[in-house]
Amino acid sequence: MYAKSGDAVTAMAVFNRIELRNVSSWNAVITLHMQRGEVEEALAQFEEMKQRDVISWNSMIAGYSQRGFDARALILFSEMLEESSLKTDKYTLSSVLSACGNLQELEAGKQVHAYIIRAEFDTSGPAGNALVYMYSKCGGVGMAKKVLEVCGTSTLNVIAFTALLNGYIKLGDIDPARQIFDSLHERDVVAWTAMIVGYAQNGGNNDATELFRSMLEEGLMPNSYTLAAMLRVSSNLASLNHGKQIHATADKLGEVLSVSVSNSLISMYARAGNISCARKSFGLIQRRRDSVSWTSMITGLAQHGHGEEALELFEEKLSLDIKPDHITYVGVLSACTHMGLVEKGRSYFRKMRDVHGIEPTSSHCACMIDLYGRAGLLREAHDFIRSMSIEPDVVAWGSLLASCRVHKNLEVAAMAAERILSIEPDHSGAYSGLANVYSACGKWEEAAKIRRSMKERNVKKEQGISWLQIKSQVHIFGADDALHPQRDAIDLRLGKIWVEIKKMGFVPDTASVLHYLDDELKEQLLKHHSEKLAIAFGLLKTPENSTLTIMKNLRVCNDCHSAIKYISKLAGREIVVRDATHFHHFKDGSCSCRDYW
DNA sequence: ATAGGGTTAG
Repeated sequence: MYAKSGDAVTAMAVFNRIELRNVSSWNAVITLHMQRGEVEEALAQFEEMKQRDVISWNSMIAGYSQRGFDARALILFSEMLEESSLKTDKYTLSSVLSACGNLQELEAGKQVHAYIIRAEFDTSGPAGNALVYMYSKCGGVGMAKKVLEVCGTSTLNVIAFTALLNGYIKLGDIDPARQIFDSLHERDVVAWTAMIVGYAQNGGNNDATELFRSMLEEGLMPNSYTLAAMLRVSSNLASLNHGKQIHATADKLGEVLSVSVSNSLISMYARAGNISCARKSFGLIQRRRDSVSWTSMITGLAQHGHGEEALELFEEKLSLDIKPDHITYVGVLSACTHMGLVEKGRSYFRKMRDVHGIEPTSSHCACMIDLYGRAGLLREAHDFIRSMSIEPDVVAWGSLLASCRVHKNLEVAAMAAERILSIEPDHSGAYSGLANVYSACGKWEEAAKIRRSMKERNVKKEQGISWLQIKSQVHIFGADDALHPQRDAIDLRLGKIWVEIKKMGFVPDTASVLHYLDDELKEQLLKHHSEKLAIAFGLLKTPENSTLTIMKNLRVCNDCHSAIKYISKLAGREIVVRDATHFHHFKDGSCSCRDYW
């Protein structure tokens, strides 16, 4: 009675006073321990029992699987099979199947399936649901559908359907997932959330947002999972407005202090350009911070050029004995890269493996190559890539290629480009990267040749675009965008700015133009880079003194970087530019990256 | 007295 009514303490107290315990009360106690996550205590009771029935075993196996000890669940199951006096039932098998699903053990799952068929178990109900779950989790969506045909959709519950829906999402097949979602009669929060996550992961940001709205309309309460997923959508869009709305919703529902929501808020604010709000969210969870909270904050700070603070935070994390993982180290290494801290970066790279036992991944290696390359140590970068313990990938060679442009090294550049193309023949970055090195070296002919062969092979270059959000409207600009309806006003403003900043000492960096043209034409091209258009437009349309935030898909060029510094001073405005990798905060004539990026 | 789905980081 006490166990059922949730009063675990009283239930245990009573249990301990019983001298002649029967199997049922033992079983109840095992379940109680499992519910409270006390796995070892449950096992101790289980081992102490002299007589164990099927339910005792089932409770242990189910409890293990529920608490994430799936491997232990399977081991216990095999021990159970050795006790010939016992017969497994549908509950045993469904727990075992879900453990197989969680462990992605397709083979073991198939064996259980075979057993179910041989023993002629009823697959309507728990066993059918569990089979669909197992196959969906193991990437066997086809088999899951077959099982579904046999056992019938009417007996399948929302849980199995959600697993199937997720199976499709994992394969990137969003449409069949949506079909399942639409066919569900009773959709609960979990099913809604799964679908929203599916969209958020596959670039369907608008679909996710729409779904979220209909969910609210139907009167369903989002929980911390849903909110975290929606904050991820805000991050994808890098939209502060969108993110603030979700934040407000979370506030209303009393979920802002849930760790997963806070973590998502930290990364959303960082990615949407507001690092101080990110700090606030991090501050609000103080002692409940988990490893992800720290990593999110460290990475956010590194992206915003606050490298020292990022490293201080990392040391604080270590001193609190919170283990860093491979993603934490990506943040740490990139913090070093963007401050040019070569020695520090090198020692952290060593520490990662020697102290924390984390094997370097391609991301870590790319960071190291970047670290050396940007600091002008092309030789070290090259040596590093040759000594890598894993096969260098496109990103690694890309980092090397990028540093060749700064250091005008044609030989290494050609080799790096070749390696990239041997891995990914249509990699546009390899072509443009190499062409850029040729241009930077003044070899216009060669550069043009590469651009031509790019065209012949129909390799599409990624177009640079910049965008900004004003109220709820997103304005997108391409380079030299003649199509914008307010183009004349933008041009006029840009013309004035150009004259003024030149008076202040700005010199257009014609070397940033990688085509063979005379200087005046080059200057025209530079003047109409997408981020400059976006900034001119932003200055026209937003209130004075407000911070202007611009997003860009590629990296900012040297000329724009220099021009924006002057513009921030001229207009007395803080300008934030998020490029492909980082945030630049321009204020009063200087940039937070200290011109190192 | 027994099963079960979905989050967050680069």
